[in-house]
Amino acid sequence: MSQSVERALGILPLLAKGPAGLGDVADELGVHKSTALRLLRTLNEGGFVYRCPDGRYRLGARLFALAAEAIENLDVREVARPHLAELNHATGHTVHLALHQDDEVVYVDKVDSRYPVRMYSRIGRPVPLTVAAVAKLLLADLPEGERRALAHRIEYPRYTARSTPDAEAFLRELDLVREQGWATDLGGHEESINCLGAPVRGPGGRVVAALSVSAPRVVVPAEGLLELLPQVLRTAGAISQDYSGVQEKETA
Amino acid sequence: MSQSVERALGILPLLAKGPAGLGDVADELGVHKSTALRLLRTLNEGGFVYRCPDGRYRLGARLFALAAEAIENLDVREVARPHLAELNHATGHTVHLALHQDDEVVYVDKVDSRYPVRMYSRIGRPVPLTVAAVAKLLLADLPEGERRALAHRIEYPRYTARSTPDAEAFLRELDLVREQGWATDLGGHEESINCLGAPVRGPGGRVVAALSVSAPRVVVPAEGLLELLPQVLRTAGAISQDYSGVQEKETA
DNA sequence: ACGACCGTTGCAGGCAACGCAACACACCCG
DNA sequence: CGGGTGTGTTGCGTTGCCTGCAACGGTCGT
Repeated sequence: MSQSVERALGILPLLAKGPAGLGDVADELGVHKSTALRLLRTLNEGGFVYRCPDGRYRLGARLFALAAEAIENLDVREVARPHLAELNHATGHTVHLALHQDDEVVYVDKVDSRYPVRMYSRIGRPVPLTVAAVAKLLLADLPEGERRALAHRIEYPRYTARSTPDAEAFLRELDLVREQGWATDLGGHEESINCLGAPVRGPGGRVVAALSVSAPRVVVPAEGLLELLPQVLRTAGAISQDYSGVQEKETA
Repeated sequence: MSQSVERALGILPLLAKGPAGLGDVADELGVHKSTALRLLRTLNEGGFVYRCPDGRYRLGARLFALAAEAIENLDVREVARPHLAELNHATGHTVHLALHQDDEVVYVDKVDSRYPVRMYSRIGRPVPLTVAAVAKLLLADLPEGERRALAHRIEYPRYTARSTPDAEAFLRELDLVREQGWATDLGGHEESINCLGAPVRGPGGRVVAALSVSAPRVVVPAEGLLELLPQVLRTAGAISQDYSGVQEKETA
């Protein structure tokens, strides 16, 4: 829609991969060096990119600040926080909270396991759509048409032998998840890790977020994890109730 | 430098504060609605802005993904990680790692306290420049001219009675910090919280990062925290050594 | 049913952003 | 020591992108 803005935004993913010089950026964008320079300057003035002492460019502090600020303003998160902590306290496992936006599902909060062996994840990181329990929960609640379209649009990487293989299998899985009201990921992303998740519902009954507990097989076998189901469902229900109740925090 | 990009970037901080409608954005930017619409559209196509079902705009998933990716690529962080964890394990307190960019200092990593009362902070969040121990450490190492300029450019909010009051006091404090090789924040940001920090030095001897231990007064009094100084210095030294040694991770 | 409000869509003019080319600078190698 | 190659930077003319306007089509309330 807007050429210069489009180009400027295209620079950011480039720099996210690592620092780059002016020439690299210009080549990658397919524009003249002077153009790239002007774009980088504007980004720099805004604090979105940072100029290394050696002249190369990196992503700037502003980006982190923005992401941090926005994440704090995601209201579900605040409501959920204490419940997640309690679930973590009761089970000892890693607890995640995730939201759905566009074609991505992202973790917006996390309480780490007490056990030494932890799952690798990070707030803000996109979740593997086709296998993660939280992703299934969020996508299962989409209206029929959108769900089908999305299922056929996305890719199905084979992380492990238990990963969801294709769109058909994924849609069947989503139907199951929607019906039973909870979801699992039994070694679908990493062979040795199991997850169990439940949906958080908003005022209209729609799924607005999802939470999950994750544990390595070496700590708890799959059957053991499933025994936590009542507890997980109870937590999700409690958050839903809290969230539906107080609807403050609207922009004035 | 580049008008449209500048305006587009200006939208992001607006949305970070909370969701906003098209009209709000246009007013705030001082442009026509149609202009704002086009900018928002480009941001949306890039995934930086997300359209709520109710038509309002929020920051998008892409931004979080970028921030997460960039933070992981900050090489000091990887080197420091195990040392921070060890320091946390030994002391039980919250440990932070911070970097300096432009006029900001940001936390790039954190290991939470084992105690129930935790300090409020978040990765990516800008640090109060005038009081935080890590900020003093990073700014104290700037070349004389830059340091003076910055000291006079920034503001001096009175968070508490112990906050640094003005540029003169701040510069004196920085001299002291540089000389002694460590820094404190004794209730300068929040009355009840004390911090103790030390610098991480790169190959050239310049300060490239800073770490700190933070504890509420109710858990450990200031004197008790200061007893940890040898341990904190040792940790910072170890990270410096590791970091100076292996200088890999350069972009090919 | 009506009005008020918000988001959206062509259109035409003006200026901002583009590419070009020349410059400044550091570095390497003969 | 000097030419050559690789940076990043600046000034300038032109074009085409972006802008603001005004009119249209929704969706609420009342």
